[in-house]
Amino acid sequence: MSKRYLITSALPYANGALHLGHLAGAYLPADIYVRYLRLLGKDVVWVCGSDEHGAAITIRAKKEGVTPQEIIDKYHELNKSTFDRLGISFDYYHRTSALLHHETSQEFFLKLYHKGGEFEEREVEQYYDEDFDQFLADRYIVGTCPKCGHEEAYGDQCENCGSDLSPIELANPRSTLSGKTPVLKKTKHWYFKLEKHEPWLRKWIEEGMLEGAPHHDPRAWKRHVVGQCLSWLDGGLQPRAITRDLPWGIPVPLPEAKGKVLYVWFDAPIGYISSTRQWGKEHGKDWELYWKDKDTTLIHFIGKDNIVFHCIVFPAMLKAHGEYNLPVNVPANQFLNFEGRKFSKSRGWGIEQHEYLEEFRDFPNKEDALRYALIRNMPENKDTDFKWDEFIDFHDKELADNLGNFVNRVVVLSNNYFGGQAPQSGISLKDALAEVRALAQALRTEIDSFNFRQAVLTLMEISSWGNTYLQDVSPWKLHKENPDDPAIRDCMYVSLQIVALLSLLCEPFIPFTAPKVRRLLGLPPIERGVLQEAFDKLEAGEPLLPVGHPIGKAELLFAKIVDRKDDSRLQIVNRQREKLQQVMAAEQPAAAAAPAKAEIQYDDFARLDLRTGVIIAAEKVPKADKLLKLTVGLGPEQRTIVSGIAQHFDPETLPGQPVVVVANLAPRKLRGIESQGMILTAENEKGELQFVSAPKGWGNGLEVK
RNA sequence: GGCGUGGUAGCUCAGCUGGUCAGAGCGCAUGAUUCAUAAUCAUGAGGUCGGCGGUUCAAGCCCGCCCCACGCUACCA
Repeated sequence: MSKRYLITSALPYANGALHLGHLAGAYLPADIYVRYLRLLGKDVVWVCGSDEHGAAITIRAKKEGVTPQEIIDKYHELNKSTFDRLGISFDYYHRTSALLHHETSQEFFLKLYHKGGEFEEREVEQYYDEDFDQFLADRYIVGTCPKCGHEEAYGDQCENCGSDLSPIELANPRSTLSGKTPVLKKTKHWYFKLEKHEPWLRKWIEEGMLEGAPHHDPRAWKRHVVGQCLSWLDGGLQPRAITRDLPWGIPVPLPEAKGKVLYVWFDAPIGYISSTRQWGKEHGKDWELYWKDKDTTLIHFIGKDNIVFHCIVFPAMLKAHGEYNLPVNVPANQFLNFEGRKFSKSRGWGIEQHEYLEEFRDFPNKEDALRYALIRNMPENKDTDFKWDEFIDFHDKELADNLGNFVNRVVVLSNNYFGGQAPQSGISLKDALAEVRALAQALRTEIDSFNFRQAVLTLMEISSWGNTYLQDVSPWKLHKENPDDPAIRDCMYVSLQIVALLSLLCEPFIPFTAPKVRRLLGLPPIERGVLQEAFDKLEAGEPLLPVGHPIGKAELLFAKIVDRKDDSRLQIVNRQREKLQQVMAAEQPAAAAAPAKAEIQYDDFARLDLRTGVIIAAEKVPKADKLLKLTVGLGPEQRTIVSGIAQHFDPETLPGQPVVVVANLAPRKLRGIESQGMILTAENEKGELQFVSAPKGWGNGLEVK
């Protein structure tokens, strides 16, 4: 058993709010795990924080006419307080703009730099803005995409066609700072030689071996995590740039690196370290024990988009540094979808965490209702779907009908029969609670192996066991026969023990409800280590709630959503469903006016030679999913045109299809076939294509103007 | 096309290194019950474990091929 634990959750990027998928992916599971460890009295620290560097933040600031600092302050505060309100119980929520983080990152960089062999320097040509006197990050350059002609393509990527670009490829490059044409200048950057770490990384991930000794059980890692890592390793690792020419970020601590900062991906994971340092500073603890001591277990909670980073890149950095522990597990979750689609802020699909809290402000137990629904559907091994229907079912049928109702029955019966005291009983708890103990034990194992969905079901099994038990004994029947029947006292005594156990076991999952159950039972608030004590008592056959212990008055834990006497809660949920209806309704009229391209002159248009044509033959291009090789008749002439429409049309149906062709487009080879033109199509909002053409039989090779 | 992960009862999903692994929850049907939030409990309904081959005494679980979904990636002149 490990002496102490260090848990991390992915640092949220401080330029936006987080939605329910984020919560279910990296924060809620970690919260369950950490709360559970605390209940067991383990020495555990859970760190997180805002990731506040990177070009995206400066660009956003520029667009909104504010400083980057204002952006990160806004979202740091928003995310931090939202987490807090949802009961996400970080030990420390730091931020990477903090001085301590800058120092930590620079120290880390220098350690690798002075060690030698980890970095390489490369001279590259990069665009430079002479007005602003600085090199331009890829994102600071826009220009015409060489692939699709989109005029607002970024230096690293064209958002129109999705191509990955290098700034050098752009036609008409412009600086987003000055708007002027940048000049190419030489600049130097440092690269982390990731590839040299490949051999040990493979052994570490595949076999769990590190430096010849067992480090972790590779079978305990999720399959998709190992799979993706090995896939990456098979693809061969490349050196990764770790510096940028940017004014926003952590300065590279070398005299020759003026104006350069650490690339955000390098400094962000070090944020875990600096967050721990800051925590140690404020709590008088030695942070290094948590990162460097062999008896510390390090676990990263992340979403699947971060797998490679946390399983390959960051471990390589830590190993290169030499003093740090490597993660024992990286239980990455897959993605949560929302009512059948991906979360999409721009399309209004989904709900953000702070929005939920706002919309559900009048919903009792809103935090636990949400947490429970997310846990039950947590994307542990594959993408899952959040649905309001299920939200209602989980809440009403499991939290209210099963758990809440059981607690209520026990409290009410205790009050009715014994005046609100735990009754006298000589029953052997060891025997009576044998099955409950086994379930509790199973729950432990499930949390230990990061199976939170199963764990919460096991929790429900315990209260379900209690319901069945009550039904079997039926103390209300016995009471009619003989109110002094000792079986009644035994039954209620045992039931009270189960509720007491539930008050602890449920805390990691529904921490807002647990204290209420404690109060109902007249038990003290939950403290670190109480679950371990409870387990010990159970093993010894001792009560968690002794004879004569005063019980509080009954109170409902969960007010059902579907309730014939009060539909206020249902209305709150229904408003969310209506919102989705509206979003879908708004999509129908395809309203979106085409995003206007820049104005052109008639001459620009006249340079196009557009012709009518007809498809004579069509076949799939081998080894390409999207490409069709078309033979198109343009009057007397025949052309070969390769077009990316294979996913929209069956080649067999195409011969005879009239089309319009850009006839004077420069030829280009695609998958080894020369394409001599381009077919025009129109795409609707669903992404479906239709050909643009004159009516069938109108004629081929005719000019279109 | 390459790589990764999935394809198990109407729905949502568990099934670890092959032999009580054919399961859970919801839904459905019938019955019991009233302490409780129209809650609870019992019983049942038979899914060829994506398809086809193969290895094995024995295969959802191993191998090969194929189909489908999702993700990453290449190709949408």
